Amino acid sequence: MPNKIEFKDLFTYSFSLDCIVFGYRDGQIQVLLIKRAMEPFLGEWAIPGDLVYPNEDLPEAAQRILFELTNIRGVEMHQGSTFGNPKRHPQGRVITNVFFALVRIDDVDAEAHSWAEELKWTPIHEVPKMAFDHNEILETTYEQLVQKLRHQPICFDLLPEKFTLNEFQQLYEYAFEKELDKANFRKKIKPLPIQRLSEKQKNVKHRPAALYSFNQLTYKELEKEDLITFRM
Amino acid sequence: MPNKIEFKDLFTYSFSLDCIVFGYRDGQIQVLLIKRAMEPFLGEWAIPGDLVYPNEDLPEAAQRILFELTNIRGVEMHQGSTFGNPKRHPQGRVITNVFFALVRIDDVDAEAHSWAEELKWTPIHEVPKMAFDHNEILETTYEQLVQKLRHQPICFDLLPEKFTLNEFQQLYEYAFEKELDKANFRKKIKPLPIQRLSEKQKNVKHRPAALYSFNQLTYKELEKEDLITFRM
DNA sequence: GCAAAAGTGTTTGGATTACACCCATGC
DNA sequence: GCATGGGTGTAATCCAAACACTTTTGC
Repeated sequence: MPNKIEFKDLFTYSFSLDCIVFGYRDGQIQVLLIKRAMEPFLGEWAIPGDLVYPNEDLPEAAQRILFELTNIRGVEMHQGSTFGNPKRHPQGRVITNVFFALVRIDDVDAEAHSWAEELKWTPIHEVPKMAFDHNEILETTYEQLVQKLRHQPICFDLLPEKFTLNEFQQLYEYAFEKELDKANFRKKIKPLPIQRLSEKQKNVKHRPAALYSFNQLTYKELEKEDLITFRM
Repeated sequence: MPNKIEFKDLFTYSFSLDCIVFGYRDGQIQVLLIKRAMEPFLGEWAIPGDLVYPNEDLPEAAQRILFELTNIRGVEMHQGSTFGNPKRHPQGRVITNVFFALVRIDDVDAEAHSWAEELKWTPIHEVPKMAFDHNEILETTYEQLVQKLRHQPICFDLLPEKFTLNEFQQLYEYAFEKELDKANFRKKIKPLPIQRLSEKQKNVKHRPAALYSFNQLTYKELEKEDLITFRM
């Protein structure tokens, strides 16, 4: 590579964020995709993403972009990897950084806005061929999510506010692709601040399970004092 | 933020990589810094880094940049976080991505090249005020390094080829800021593929310790078969 | 009563901890 | 011999896996 490239000629790149939203429904981890109403890759499925504005920092740009395309706002976003293959975007040098969020699918009202023509939740193992290098990006990020689930109890962002211990266990079984023993699972999660509610499951044709909820505040405090070393 | 920004006007950014090299010497984790012989921040200490060329992918740019500035080549680099505060670079919008490496300080011959006027290894806890947002960048990346040490046996990239079990233990004690029991530490590392050599420590005024080396190949195979669940 | 899933207790073996003790070398 | 770390063994404890068993509901 030549030394001849002038400093100013290196200011010809663009930078985008791809916002991957993970949810959990029907026993599967799902991801929110948009159908592009814009060239390039018009009509194809893609991860919601867009260019960062000149005076935006990355976390705020992630919030804006996600909101503009999907109407989702105010969810915590985690930074993921950065992808910069020079051929990844047909219209120029666009480097992209992933931000991903975990949401309760039933609690967010996702709607296609801006140049997103359509939205759909897709099980992570049934994702179609997507625009750009979005399949690779999603794969890498899903692996990061699974690793994060192993060490931080962020699974509660995916579960409904009130959940049964079985739903909880099934989420882990799905993410780690491994069956777990019911009794042992319950012993393992003992240190987590989840509270049993008086409410019970309804409309099931067997003994209804107790509902539980997660106490985020208590968790943050226990975490501060290093009382939790959670590992699934 | 207005919708008026034209697509082409968003191609005015630049993109750099910062290459953080960690080493281990004198019982401390150290980091390689350069003194800048170039504006901005002329004469100040910084993490080695530079702009990515138009048709370079990120991993190859990381190798080039590290080599150009420090003469270090061919070391494995791990991707870190991306920093994009719009005010982080005084000369324009430069977004930067970290790549970090773990090396054996005594095995690499680091030399200041290009616009690096001087190099120095600095203990991670004695890093001076640096150019740009490099202090923040380093801090974030060091935390990532420590996390990685906890789950992957990459500590062997830091240790000399032949090491004593005590050196090994001290590296962990330093990284996790926690004293460990000698006997228990040795039981814990049993599953790792390290081999005792016939050679012994020299020039010590006590009983010389046996030297060990790490077998990377065996490790990769054990890892493939999921036989290692290493956690310090 | 039966099916189906909720929910709990027990046993066992392996890991983790704390701690004590012996060993090899230089001086 | 003694100071200095190297190196190992043991008992108590905790934890995880495997598995069996009881409970509660709908039908």
